[in-house]
Amino acid sequence: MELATKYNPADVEGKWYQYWLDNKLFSSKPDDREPYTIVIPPPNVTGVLHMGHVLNETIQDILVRHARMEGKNACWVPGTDHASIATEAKVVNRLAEQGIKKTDLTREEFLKHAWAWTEEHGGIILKQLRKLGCSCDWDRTAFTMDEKRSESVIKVFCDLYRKGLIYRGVRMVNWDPKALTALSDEEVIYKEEHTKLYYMKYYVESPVTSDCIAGEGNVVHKDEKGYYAVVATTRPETIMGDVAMCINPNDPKNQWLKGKKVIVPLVGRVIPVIEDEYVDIEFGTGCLKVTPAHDVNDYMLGEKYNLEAIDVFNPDGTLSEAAKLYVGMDRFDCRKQISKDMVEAGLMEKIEDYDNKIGCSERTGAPIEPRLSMQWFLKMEHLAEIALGPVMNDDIKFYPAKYKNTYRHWLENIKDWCISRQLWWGHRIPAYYIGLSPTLPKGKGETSPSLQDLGIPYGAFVVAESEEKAYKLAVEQYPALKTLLPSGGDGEGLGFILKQDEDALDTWFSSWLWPISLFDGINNPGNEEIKYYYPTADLVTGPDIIFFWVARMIMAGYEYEGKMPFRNVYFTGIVRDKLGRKMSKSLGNSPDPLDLIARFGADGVRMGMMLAAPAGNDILFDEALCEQGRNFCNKIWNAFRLVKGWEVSESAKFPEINANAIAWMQAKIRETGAEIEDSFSKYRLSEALMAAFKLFTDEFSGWYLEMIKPAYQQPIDSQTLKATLDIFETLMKIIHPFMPFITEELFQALAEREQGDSIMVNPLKLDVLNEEDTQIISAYEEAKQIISNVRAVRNQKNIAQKEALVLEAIGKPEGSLPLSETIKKMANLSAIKYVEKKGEGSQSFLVGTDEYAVPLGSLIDTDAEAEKAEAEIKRLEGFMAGIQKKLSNERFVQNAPAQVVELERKKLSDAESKIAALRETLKALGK
RNA sequence: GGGCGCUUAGCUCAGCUGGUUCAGAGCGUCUGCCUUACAAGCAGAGGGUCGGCGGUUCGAAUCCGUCAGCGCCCACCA
Repeated sequence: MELATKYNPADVEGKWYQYWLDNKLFSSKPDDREPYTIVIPPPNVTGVLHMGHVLNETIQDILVRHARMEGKNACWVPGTDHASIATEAKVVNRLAEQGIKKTDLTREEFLKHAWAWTEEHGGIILKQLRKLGCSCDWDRTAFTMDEKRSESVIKVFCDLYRKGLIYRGVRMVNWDPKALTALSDEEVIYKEEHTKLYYMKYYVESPVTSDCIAGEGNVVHKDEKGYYAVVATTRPETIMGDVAMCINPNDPKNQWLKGKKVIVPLVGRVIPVIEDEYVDIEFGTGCLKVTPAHDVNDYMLGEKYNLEAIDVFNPDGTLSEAAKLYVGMDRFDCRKQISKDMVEAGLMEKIEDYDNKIGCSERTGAPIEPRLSMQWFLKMEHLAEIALGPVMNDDIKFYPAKYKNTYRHWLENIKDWCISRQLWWGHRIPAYYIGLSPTLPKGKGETSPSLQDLGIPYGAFVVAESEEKAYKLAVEQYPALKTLLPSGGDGEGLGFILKQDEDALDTWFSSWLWPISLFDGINNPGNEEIKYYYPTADLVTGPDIIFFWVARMIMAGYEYEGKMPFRNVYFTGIVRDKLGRKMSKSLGNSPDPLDLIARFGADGVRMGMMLAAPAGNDILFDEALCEQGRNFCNKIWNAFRLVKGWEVSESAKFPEINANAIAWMQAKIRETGAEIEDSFSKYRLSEALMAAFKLFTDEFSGWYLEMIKPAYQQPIDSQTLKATLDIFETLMKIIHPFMPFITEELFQALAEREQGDSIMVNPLKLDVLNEEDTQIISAYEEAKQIISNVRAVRNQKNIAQKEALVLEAIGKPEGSLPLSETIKKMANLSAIKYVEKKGEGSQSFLVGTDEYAVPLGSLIDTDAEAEKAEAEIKRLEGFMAGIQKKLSNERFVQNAPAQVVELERKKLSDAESKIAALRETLKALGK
């Protein structure tokens, strides 16, 4: 059958992926082999594949396939993340399109919609991963909100609560007014913005005597309406929440304000001036307005000085009733309005431009509102402590290691983790509040007892894995509740009710268990799978989630398994376009991975991505790299066409050229194989790929195949063919982790295979490079240089390849040139002559210190040759002078290692002999 | 404001503990080839005083200091 001159990935990829699936080649079960485990960083369940995934998943697949080729029991567990805030936002948006408001729905109704959405869009991304060739064990596909994972989350929550690590309380949290939920500190990103700094007048209500303004350094403001202080703020809309003004007691400018009371502009409230060294004397006027409900620092001041917190905002960021003014207006509209009103009322001293950093929600982008609210927190001190050591002492290795610093800094300054979210899509917090049932039987008296009567504090709750357990626990904890039980009743007709907390848990509270929960290690501790697959081998993820995810998995790993969750963490860079811009929808600079796969093939795209991806650096992605990947596929394909097209002849001789070439190629494979292994061990995958690429393109296609290629339409001997097929197969195995499809295709085509056989289950075993190999390789390096030089002469002189030339080996014993037959074939030489002196009209070149020449007859340009030789002599003389200077330096000879000095001496003598040869050449040229 | 990292060929990057695998690779560029596997190819060539300055050393792309430019992370300055 004629094979097309171009490789067509579309014919191949779907076929082999299905074959792998049909034969369960990705599936893993615990056995005697060494395990190699990767858990996928679960993409958002409703997400679609983007270039960041392509990078990340390609790396993981390369690692997994590489481990499989080493004969390990490779297991790559796929799954998706429920991504509570992102998914809920999407569902809310979709409902809005249908004219449905979330607030009109019950929790159950909303969740029905959310699950419908999840089922509709969920798993699309996993299907797309198959197009990339990802060798995940799909039977293990998990979801952070499936049954097992949910059970694990709840169990861990209860456990941490019992350990006293989870608590509930009113704290200042990062509030997302768009998503209407609290966020953790990590979910806030700060953005540079040009804003204004408003200088507002706070008139002094207390009498101002000449005594108090007399002090030196006082900066006093006064206008027709009286004395006033100036407060600079970026947020005038919060003045309705002002409860104090604060100055630094050491600020000479504001000494006169000590002990005074001032009037909040527009609002008219009289507030005290308090003193605290927290205030920066240099900033603004040194007067700070204190709004404990709307600023973290003000909150701290409020606590310290026992100030009231007036919350002037509704959860959605509009002004609340408590503000009294501008009620219902959006906070940013209010800012504009209030600024205008103050200017008109003469209460604004001035407005300046100001560059500020605004905290925004990572998910919705909405500016964060610091807000006091009741939330659940996880104490981090203990967890941080157990997670720091293993990374710092390299039990868990980070690639690149620079992230160790980042990691340490975070853990050493860790704050408690706000784990509750005011969302419905997620794991509902298993806390149950105790209330009284409306059907409560009457107590002893006329009226029903209240909780307080029973000695149960308002808001009392229990934390338990299920409602049933919660009921039992409630009775245990508050025996008074027993009196509410009908006599003899066991759980029936209970006189009190439990109401589950409305909040859901932060998504990361489930993700942090991922490496454990995937093997059911929380619910079923010590089971066979967790014992076999845990700790996992490598984690591949972006540095942007080092705190969100990586650090917390390490915490959970040690807390619940007593062991690291993974041995190595490979941090990828960010995929950017070739101009270095982040890929984004709005810029439209992000190619669709599936489109790229259609155009270049999955193998081509994988190679393109990996060529651009040195570890730890950002990836400047360029489609041209995928072209290079596609071209490499063609190269492999055509090499295969050549080999496959040969007629084999049993009677043909096994030429010595071929025997040598085979030995060399095998040595070269061992050499490169070792390099590739070394690169893998350092996670330098782009270097490993490059080495494999060069091995195939340059050494195998460019040199080896050309050496053993029979003359046109001549058959090949069976020994050479067999060796070549073996070599080809080995090369396919080396390349397979990077380019799984074409390598499987050709592995199958190179020989008859049994049904179910695959390159994946034929591990690659290479011998160690030995002394003999090294010698063969260097002999070939020299031969290649001679050949290249002859080719260069052809190029310069425009001599066709077909025209055979003669090579003169100058000053060498007869027949001493190794690989002479190979050289003759590759350089198209009719003969190699061993001569004392190079012939007239021969153009010479040097390989090492050996001189060779090619007779050119009339084609030789003696002047040009002489000029070249003279220039080279000059260069060498300069070179020698440098070395001689070095060698005449006593301190060098004394201090430098003998080896180095010896090397310099050799350089010198080599240069000398080269010069001698060149002078011979000049003489021969008659110069 | 604190911390970390980067600067080597036109582009993207390797160069580990200072000395022949020290100035490299791929791509791009240039020249010549439709050579009987592959023009998505083959053969060959050119291209960098290793960001600037100073120091340590017999010797520095490599170690130290400093300046400049770029990037990232963290931080409550309203």
